[in-house]
Amino acid sequence: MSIRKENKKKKETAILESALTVFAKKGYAAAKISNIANMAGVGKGTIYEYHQSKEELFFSVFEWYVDSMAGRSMVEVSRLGGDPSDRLLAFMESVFNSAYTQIDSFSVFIEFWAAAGNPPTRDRYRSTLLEMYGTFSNIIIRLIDEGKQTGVFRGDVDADSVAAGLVSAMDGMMLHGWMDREFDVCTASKKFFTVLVEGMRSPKG
Amino acid sequence: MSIRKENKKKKETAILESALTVFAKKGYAAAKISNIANMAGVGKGTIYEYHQSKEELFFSVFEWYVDSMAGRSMVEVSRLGGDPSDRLLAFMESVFNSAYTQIDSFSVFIEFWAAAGNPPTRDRYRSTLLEMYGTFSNIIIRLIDEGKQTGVFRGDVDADSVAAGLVSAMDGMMLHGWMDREFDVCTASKKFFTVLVEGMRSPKG
DNA sequence: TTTAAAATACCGACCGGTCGGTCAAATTTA
DNA sequence: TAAATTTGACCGACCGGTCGGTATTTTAAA
Repeated sequence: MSIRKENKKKKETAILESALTVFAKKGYAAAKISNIANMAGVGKGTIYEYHQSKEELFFSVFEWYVDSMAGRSMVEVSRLGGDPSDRLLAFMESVFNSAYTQIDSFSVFIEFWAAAGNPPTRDRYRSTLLEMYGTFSNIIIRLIDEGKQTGVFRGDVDADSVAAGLVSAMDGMMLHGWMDREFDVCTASKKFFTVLVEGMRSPKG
Repeated sequence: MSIRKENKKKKETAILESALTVFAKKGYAAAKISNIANMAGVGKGTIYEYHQSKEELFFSVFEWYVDSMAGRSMVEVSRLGGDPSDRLLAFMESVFNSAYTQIDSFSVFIEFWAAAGNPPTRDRYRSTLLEMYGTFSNIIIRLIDEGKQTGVFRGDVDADSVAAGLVSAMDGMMLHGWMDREFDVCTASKKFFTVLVEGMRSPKG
């Protein structure tokens, strides 16, 4: 690879990393392009060689952040064993912990939600988020269905609702953990998820 | 009451209502004071007779919004009957539905979360939110403890964790319902909460 | 009761700081 | 040297907040 291409890659990454940090620390509105450029060690104009606008930069940062998070946890999940209830719990725990390692950057999620509410960016942001939730939801639904077939879970459990609830609960727990660093949200969420899984279990077992 | 005082009260309310609408629709940053003033039918300067700054206005709006919501659901809860598991479910449902009637304004919550992440407003906003969550959490904890004493719930249930999870799940479900209006989040959350309560129930019952 | 003065409430044109985005010049690479 | 890349000074749209002036109500005086 040419020196040029290599430098571009490095700068690309440096910009995304700095942007993530600054957006997370200051919030979208208060994050200045010049801050990001300084932290990345490039000139302000260079940012615009890589990203059309502040808006686009933020969107790219979010995708990059989510991908890196998802990538990490998906790898772990593929090695899970045990019955569906164990796998479901392990999956939840894995995703949660993976997300929690980056809790300092969680506020970009919040900013992204906010952007999903405001006219100019709404549709695009919303569909990105819904797609993301859908991915997680589907994994959970598959596990629950499997559990129902195996007889581990009751047949009257509504997989869709429980999956939606679990994904939502993850969001909420992350939010709480982010707001209150004293609170041991990893332990709490594990216990919470355990109780929930217990609630789906067949009585006969 | 004098004419002046009456007018002030009316304007006060008009400003809060308009501000809630505009903040919810456009988001904090894009909401212009002039928009709010126009919608409220007052001059821009008048806003500053009632609120120190845009920031203060937003904070007041949030408190006002939460109070009206809490007031509504708390009243209903006091009339609940049945065993603790029924009451817990009814409480969750009541709070959720009460919040859901104002789903269009939910984005002010998101903006508030965002503000709880950014330096200038962080501490104040965070403690307001934690206080709010504490209130709900305590009600849930009390119900669970009661259930444990009555024997309806298992003794090994960690009330704190479950309460935190329930409050978080409510946030998350609201968020999902807000993002995806197609999704029947009220039904889903009811089912989800039911499964969770099932998971706490004593097996002997 | 009438009138005048004081107090209060309201208004919106205007100001000044901010920051996303541009572009001509400088620098680096080939 | 030419092409590609980087840079940061500069521009100007934007908007929160101010303030001098007006309107309205209340109070006091006559």
